[in-house]
Amino acid sequence: MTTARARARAELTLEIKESARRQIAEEGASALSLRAVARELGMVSSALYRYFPSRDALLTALIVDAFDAVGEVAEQAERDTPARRGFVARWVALGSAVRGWAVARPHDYALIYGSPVPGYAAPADTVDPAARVSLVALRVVADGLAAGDVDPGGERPMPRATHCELTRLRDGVGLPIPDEVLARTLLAWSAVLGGISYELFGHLHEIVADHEAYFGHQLQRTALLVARPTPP
Amino acid sequence: MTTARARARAELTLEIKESARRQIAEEGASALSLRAVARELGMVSSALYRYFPSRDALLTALIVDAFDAVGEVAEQAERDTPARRGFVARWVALGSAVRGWAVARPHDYALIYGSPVPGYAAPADTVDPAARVSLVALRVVADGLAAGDVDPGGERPMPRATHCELTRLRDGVGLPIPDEVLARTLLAWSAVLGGISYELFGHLHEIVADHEAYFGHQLQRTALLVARPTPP
DNA sequence: TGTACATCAGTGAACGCGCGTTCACTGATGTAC
DNA sequence: TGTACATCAGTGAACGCGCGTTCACTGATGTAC
Repeated sequence: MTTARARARAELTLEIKESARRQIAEEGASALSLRAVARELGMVSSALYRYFPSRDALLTALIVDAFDAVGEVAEQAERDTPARRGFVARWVALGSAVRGWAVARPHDYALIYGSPVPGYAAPADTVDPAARVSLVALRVVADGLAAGDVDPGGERPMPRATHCELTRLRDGVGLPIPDEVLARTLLAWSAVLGGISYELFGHLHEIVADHEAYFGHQLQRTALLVARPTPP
Repeated sequence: MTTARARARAELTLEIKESARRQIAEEGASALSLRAVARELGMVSSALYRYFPSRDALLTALIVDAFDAVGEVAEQAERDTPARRGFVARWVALGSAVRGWAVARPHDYALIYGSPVPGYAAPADTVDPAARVSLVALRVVADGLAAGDVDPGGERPMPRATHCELTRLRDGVGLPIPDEVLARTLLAWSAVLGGISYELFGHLHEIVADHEAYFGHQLQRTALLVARPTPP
């Protein structure tokens, strides 16, 4: 029931986004130019307005795609490493998968985890796709808790405000993860993304050469931040 | 011995950088425009070339200034919280100081810790100022080790490449911090900066409202990652 | 199956804008004797 | 202290460039009868 016209439209929409991604990879998000995209596709710049109503709309589409792509990668890792493999293995699989994606598409990573594109305000459509990847992390922890792989203890005093926010988060995602574990998980996940950003944005340039080995080692440590301590 | 001309030059150089910083704060680093700076100062755009040979040179100056500013803030915190206050207090003071600076000057933070400015390659002049703040963190840890506040143990197997890199780092900074502690320190510091980036770049937008409380709590946790465990 | 009409993709010119950088110049500030 | 010259800050015009977006248009593709 899809007409030739509809198929052509879908295809060209993809090509436009691909070209835009290529451009972002070369010059950065703020340099994304509709005219350059049109040029690459051999069209006239005004033709793009049949596909995206503005430059910002195209940027939003790219951001949503990037969030979806990393979310997909994370969910794939979750499926490929089932709960019986244990919490640490799953967390490491998740972190490696996300880093793998980020290293393969650094500009998509920068688009969603780098500094915000100036003059661009992310619309509400980006919220749900943005949450996918963190949801996977939380599910992995919840499974680990259920299996007894995750350390539920070590409770520390916590500001009331933080406690309220964690409660809201827990209710929002519907996973029974206590404050203490939630806080440790968020810290560990910040360290994972912080490590990826550090690598991709060049801050480890002078220190680390074998990023894969370094990240793998540190990722293990983040897992142990959350996991139940193993008896020596 | 400074002539009126030299004083005027120094002053205008500062004004140019200030105006540029203001502009970056409004539109982002990639939108920094010499013409707009000149306009704000009531000069003709070509006049700026008496002060900076190119747009990139101005950007480099801003980056060096930002690194120096955060380095200064970190060193101030180090001085204000002497070693006798203990490792955890010093680490927390350092982290809070850096976050305080970042929150006060988010665009300077983004300039140095955000995604790189497209088309701009940081010259070698930025390397030394960039290292200042991490050096403070390492000194605080080294002092903590000497005082017995820092946990030297818990050694974990580590890739050979990572071991070599840590050795090089240790020799470079000249502080006797063993591999295990160095790795924990870098992880903790990644988490600190990751947390700041998370906050400033809007990824905690939907979750955390009281950033100060949340960050403070998590900062404490990063300190304990490095510190010697206290007997319960 | 064929025709009349509606839909839509893509064109090309134009609008008004801003950018970094160069260059020959004027006139003020500094320096050496 | 005064003069001649060198240095340097700032001017204004120009170069060549790219940008997002609008608009009236042509001609192909789809749809309803």
